[in-house]
Amino acid sequence: MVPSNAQGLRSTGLKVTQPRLRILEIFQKGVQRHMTAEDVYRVLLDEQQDIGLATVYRVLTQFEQAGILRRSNFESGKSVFEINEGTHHDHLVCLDCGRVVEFYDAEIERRQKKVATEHGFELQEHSLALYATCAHKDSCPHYDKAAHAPLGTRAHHPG
Amino acid sequence: MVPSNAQGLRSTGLKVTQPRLRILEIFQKGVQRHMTAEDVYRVLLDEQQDIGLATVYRVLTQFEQAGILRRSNFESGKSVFEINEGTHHDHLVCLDCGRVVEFYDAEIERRQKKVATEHGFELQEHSLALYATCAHKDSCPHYDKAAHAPLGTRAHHPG
DNA sequence: TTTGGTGCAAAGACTTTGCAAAGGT
DNA sequence: ACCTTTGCAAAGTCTTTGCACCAAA
Repeated sequence: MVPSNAQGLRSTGLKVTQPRLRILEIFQKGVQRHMTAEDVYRVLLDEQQDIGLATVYRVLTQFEQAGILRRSNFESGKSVFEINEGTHHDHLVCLDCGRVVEFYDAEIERRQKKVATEHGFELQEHSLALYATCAHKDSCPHYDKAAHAPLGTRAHHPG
Repeated sequence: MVPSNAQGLRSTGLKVTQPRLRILEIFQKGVQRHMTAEDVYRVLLDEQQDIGLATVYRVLTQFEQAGILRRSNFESGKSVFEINEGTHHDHLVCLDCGRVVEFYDAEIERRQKKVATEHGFELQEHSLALYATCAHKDSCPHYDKAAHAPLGTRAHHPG
């Protein structure tokens, strides 16, 4: 049997509170896999939940520390959170529509470790994000959504 | 013959001003290859240069757009700039002392492109940073520098 | 009850911007 | 002289924190 969210929270030492349950549910519902604090806050507002933005930030950070969520920073200046399923992956971000694709490449992982070792280091973690455009914009089902800027309004492009 | 900085600036359409020349020199001198806006500002202060922090930010951004500098964001929340020598590389950041090592791995580059292509994208750019610790702290000549205090005393730690 | 969590507003860190004065060509 | 750039301070964006009140255990 799958443990309830309440149980899951308790096991991390966090008290089971409304804000924490609601926020966890939002991520589990999977409406949007990658969300900023503000994305979460907006959903809560829509749900008429009386939860402050500061609490959202606090809970997201706690969830990250508890291993429930994973934080990524891309180049947007905002932190993006997603459910941590234990399986590591990196991200490919579409510059046209903001869509985020997850990928895992064993060879890349291997080479990263090798690079660190060769330089006398012990690899602890890494952050890899690919920024790309749709190769076939005409047929891209997401391309039109560009105007709605799903992942962040700011056109703060990398590099 | 190597073009002067003044010529270089002119060729980008930027006027040749004291702040721009000074900042360009700082990067060329190579005292510190990777610098934040504040790092640059601190050097200018040391040099008794009367250049405002806002100007530093503006110039760094202009230089980035002109292709003179490259910006990286790592996970620090601050932008880090370095001279853009045209040769692409990624970064390995030491979690102990903050040292930044540059590396280039053709295979990683290749796989990144492949990943994007396989997902129907055209890779535009990427950001890859490895975070590692010294494998041999005792013999690491940089380890003691751990207390690398920037400028502003951002002494804010959780209670 | 006791401990920790929450909301709000204010503060903090980094960066950008408005505007009048100064500077480059 | 013209138009850009600068310095300063104020504003902006994302995030954290102080504190009084509230809720979970």
